[in-house]
Amino acid sequence: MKRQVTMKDIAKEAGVSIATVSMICNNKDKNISEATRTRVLELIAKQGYVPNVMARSLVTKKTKTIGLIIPDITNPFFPEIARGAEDMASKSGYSVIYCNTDDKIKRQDNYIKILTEKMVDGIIFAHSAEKAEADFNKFRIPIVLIDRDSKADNVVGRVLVDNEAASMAGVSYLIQQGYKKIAYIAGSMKTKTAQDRLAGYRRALMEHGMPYDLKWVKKGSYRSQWGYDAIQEFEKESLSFDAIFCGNDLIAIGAIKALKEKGIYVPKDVGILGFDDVYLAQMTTPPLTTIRQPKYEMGYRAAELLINIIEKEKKQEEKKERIILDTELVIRQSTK
Amino acid sequence: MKRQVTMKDIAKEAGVSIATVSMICNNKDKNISEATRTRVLELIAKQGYVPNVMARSLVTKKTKTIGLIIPDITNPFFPEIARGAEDMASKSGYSVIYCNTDDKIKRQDNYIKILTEKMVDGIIFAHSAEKAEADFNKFRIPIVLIDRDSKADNVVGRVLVDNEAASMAGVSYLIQQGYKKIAYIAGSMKTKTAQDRLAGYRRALMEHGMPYDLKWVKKGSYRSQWGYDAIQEFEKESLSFDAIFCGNDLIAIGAIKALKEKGIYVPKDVGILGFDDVYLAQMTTPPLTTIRQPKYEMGYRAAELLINIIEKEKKQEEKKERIILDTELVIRQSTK
DNA sequence: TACCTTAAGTTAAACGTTTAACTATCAGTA
DNA sequence: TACTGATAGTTAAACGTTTAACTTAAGGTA
Repeated sequence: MKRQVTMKDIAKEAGVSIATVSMICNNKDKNISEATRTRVLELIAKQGYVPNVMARSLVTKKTKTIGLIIPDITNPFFPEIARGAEDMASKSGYSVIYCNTDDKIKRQDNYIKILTEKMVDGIIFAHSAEKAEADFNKFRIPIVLIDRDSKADNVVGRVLVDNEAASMAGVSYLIQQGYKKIAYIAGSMKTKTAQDRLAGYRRALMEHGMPYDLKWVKKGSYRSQWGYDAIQEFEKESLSFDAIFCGNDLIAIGAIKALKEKGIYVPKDVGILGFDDVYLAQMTTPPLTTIRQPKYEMGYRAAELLINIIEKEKKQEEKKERIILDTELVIRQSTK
Repeated sequence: MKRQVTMKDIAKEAGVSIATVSMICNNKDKNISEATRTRVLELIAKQGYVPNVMARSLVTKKTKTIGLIIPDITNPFFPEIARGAEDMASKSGYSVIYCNTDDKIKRQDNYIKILTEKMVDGIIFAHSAEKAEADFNKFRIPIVLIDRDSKADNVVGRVLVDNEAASMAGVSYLIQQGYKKIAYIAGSMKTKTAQDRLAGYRRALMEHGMPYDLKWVKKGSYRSQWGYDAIQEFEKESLSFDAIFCGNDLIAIGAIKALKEKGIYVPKDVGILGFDDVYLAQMTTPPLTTIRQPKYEMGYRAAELLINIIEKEKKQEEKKERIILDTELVIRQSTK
């Protein structure tokens, strides 16, 4: 491994001072003659000089890196968000460090510590609910919340979806289609997002004069297996229903599988409504009716918002932007 | 934003030199009395001191960060790899920067440049084939290849699967089950991986005395849509087959969907064999028979290998480890 | 002539660590 | 007594930038 080429080398070779090279690199070349400018630039290219960002960051206190804290990249909802965030970030010259928390507070705390140490310029955060508010105070850097809201006020922005309204619209659609007994298989209830979806389900029922009963609501996790298992639970309790609203598409897919195995047809016997519109929702049998979230855009907008704040360094103004993106009911064949 | 607490602050407060604080932080405290040790440690906790990794890295030339270059985190094959890599990395105190190349050389080159600048300690790389070999020379840091092999010799390790043998085993299984006309819907052929899978398909046919004919091979991309489209192409050419080997599970899922729409039943009329065993392969109808890759383990082992090399700094020894992990034929219901 | 302005730089401190080399004190020992 | 060794530190250079403040020479102006 040969030694890194430094500004010092370039400066010596070009017969100028280090400061001159630095200024040329950073386009602060108002006071540099065209001649030296090109001479230095040529040397830089020839010697393959790359700036040492450690040294730079030490002075500027900017790392051009952001953190992305999510529960689990393995859940198909998140890769698209991540992709959107990364595309935007890299467009602006930022890199992104990924952190999977599995919704475990301990892991989350640990990542917060690490990102602080690595001095990322900001964080995009899909946080786990319990006790999260307190932790945000540890940060001296801007945080943008994504997907999951929280009351925390030391957060500079949010990119969300109106989960309550979206669920309400979805469940209302089920009602309009003539479904009478609509169950809800929820995911983990740890997040505000989950609570909002439940509230939307409830409001839709109420506003259409239908009974809201907790025995029709099952709470679990956002995994296919849970959708599959929840159906068994309903059966044990010999509860009948003609439609199921699912906390996300994975749950819906698991539920469909379980129903199929019992000879119950979707949508003939039971209608199924998902949430998210993940990539494979259109490939299942039947293709899933679901509430689409603009995942890629969420990631993109979150990164955009965060980077704007980082670069504007608007301290006092602290606009606390709250971006609410539109959902869309995508009607396919899992509902009649 | 208040100023960072530095070693200097701690040192002054404790009445010792900066070096002493540094040594205590790094557990090089052979020459430090228990008294000062605890006094300093308490101050560190009280003041909330966090080391500045920029400054540290500037001296040590280690960033405790690795890069992960993959084509697309949105392809469900990669999140598990990523997750494995991240879990291992974080266990060893490393963070990981994600880079999606979309298999575009330009993006790939750009990320290589950025990772070099950010001075990551190493890179895990699922590279895009064309011209890739040349680029590796740009690196001064260790690279381990994952999923996709290459002839490049300035690579310190590889974590792979024997794609040829795996495909051969899979297709042989189809033959044993009595399938006579086996088509192959391949993904992008840009990688060695893809070429090996094709070779395995071919060898299986040959060794069982069956004809190998390119008209039964369609080359496209690793997306569901392509699986769907490929079926239309076969139909246009009025080619008949009784089984299809698919380059990955996404392709298989698209193909099944297309077949279903044409009233062709899987596995009754046509058997389908996938590759990867992504999370949803067990949730499709019918559940997919597929060749399982140990994705999480691949990521984990790659990170482990890389970090070992980074920390051992074994320069001359350069063992160039080549880890070949086992695949497994998972028989579900898409084949008879 | 004396002064001012501008262009084209240079100087040197600062950023916060790590680490090799050095020092000071004291107890033990021959 | 003089030396040795151990203990518990300290000193200062180095890492590679950025940047505010300064310099120097040339040309313009009154």
